[in-house]
Amino acid sequence: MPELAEVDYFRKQWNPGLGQRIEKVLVHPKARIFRGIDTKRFVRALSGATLERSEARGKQMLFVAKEHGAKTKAWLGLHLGMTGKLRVEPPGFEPARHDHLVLVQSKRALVFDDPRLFGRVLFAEGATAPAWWSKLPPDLLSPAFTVQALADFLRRRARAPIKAVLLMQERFPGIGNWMADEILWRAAIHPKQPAGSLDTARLRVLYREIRAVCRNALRIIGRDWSDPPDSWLFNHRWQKGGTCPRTGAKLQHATIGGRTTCWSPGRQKLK
DNA sequence: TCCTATGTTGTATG
DNA sequence: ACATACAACATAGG
Repeated sequence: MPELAEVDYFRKQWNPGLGQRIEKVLVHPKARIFRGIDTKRFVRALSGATLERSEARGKQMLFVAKEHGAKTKAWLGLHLGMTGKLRVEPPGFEPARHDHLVLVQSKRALVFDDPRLFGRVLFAEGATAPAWWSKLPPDLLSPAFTVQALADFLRRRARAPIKAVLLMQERFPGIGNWMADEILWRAAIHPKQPAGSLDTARLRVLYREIRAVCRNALRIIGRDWSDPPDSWLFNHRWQKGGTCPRTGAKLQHATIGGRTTCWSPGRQKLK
């Protein structure tokens, strides 16, 4: 499910637990989401700590916890993969099969569930944020993401289809399959268009639409999981016989960059 | 039974 | 070393 805006929506689901102590940590220690981390140490570090704050960057989330009087903090990174979710349950809650991580507090339980297990937990202890957090690429809505940065990246990926390039998190953190299609549809660029073949004018349009889709998705989906309006491709792309909300043409589908891709044939042409 | 799924990563190839 | 393509991961639902 989760791309930029959905991730921020799920992050906020744990807001009621901020400023509150973690009494107990329940894990399915062998679940794939814990690959590469020491779950015993992880549980020990978070137990008794107070959840201070959270942030989202692209598809990655950070939760910071600190034990009263301690010098170091516990840094909890969460990635939702394809099917991860964050939710809140009552404190006596019994984890079910897919509830792999539960932070139990006195008044609620914060639950991370992920049936397909493509998600991931990251963890570190220390006084400052770990590299896996501080080295993340700049947010697409920040001043550090410039037309020049976009142009440079596309030039290095010149022969790859633009759809595949937009999915690369090292430059487009938070963009996923539906956002990439939405951006290219708005920018009137064919998803198979080689990334290095866009002229300056089309590059500027692409830049503008990347930012617009991020901003609008956060405003609509990120705020309260509202449905985007029917003027977006979003509400048509998965429908059988779906049509373009701008041209009325039947939408086309193909696998591009390894992912199911949807576009409006009259509007998005190879050039 | 077979196909699909809003994601990443390891590996092979050029 | 870098760019590109694709199978693999695990589960549920149509």
